[in-house]
Amino acid sequence: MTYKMTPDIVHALVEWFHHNKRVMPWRGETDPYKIWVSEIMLQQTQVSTVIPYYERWMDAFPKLSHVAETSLQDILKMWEGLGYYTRARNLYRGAVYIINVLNGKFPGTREGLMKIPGIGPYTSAAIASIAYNQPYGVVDGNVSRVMARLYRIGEVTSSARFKETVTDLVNQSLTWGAPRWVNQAWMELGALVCTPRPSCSACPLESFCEVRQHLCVENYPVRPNRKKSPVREGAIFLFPF
DNA sequence: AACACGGGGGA
DNA sequence: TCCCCAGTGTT
Repeated sequence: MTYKMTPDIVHALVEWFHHNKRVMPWRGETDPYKIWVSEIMLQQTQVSTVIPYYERWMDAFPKLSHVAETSLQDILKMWEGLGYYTRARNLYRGAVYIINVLNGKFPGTREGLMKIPGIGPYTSAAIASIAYNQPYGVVDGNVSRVMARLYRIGEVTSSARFKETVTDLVNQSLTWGAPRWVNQAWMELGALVCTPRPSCSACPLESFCEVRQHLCVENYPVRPNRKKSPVREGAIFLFPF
């Protein structure tokens, strides 16, 4: 089964985005360093949580070279409370790599970006499209949810087939608008309207949405079975005195 | 394909 | 409690 994106859908999406996009400190930036930092911070982390961390980071390290000149300790201190601390270590390793090995020249291609530790399929597409306006579709949790519903994709979201299908749909959509903005528009729609508990009546794509027509929104996307929390046993001693 | 990795927000 | 969140690296 192959799915087809249409210009009507993209135009409706972009028009909605134009009027509803949120203000973010990195939005509108095209400096790849700033996009990089914002995207790493945003991995598995909500926008509202990231904003204060991003502001502090850019106050301390306005340029890539500042990161490379700092100690890992200071980097980790700046990251304290954000979680997924490997992200901070990789940010540091990547900065040193770009400064020392690439002579300070930020990678300009998706392949080059993928060589930086901590940058995978999502982040490389995000930097290439947002900083350079290159046509690589981003596939994150938001976009996956939107596409699964819009096209009623029955594959479980963790499968390779699902990711390929969604990547293809987003890539198609970039034909009808600026990649940097169309990508962000899909993510914004997922974050504001097509949320886990969606507001379908407020959605600009309602008339195009397969699951909306079939009244089965709650069954999509198809999530993998979540693993149960491990059971731990232990003892606590109280010392009376 | 399945997991570990973290802290926080919303229902 | 449970489900997620602008995912990536390892096994």
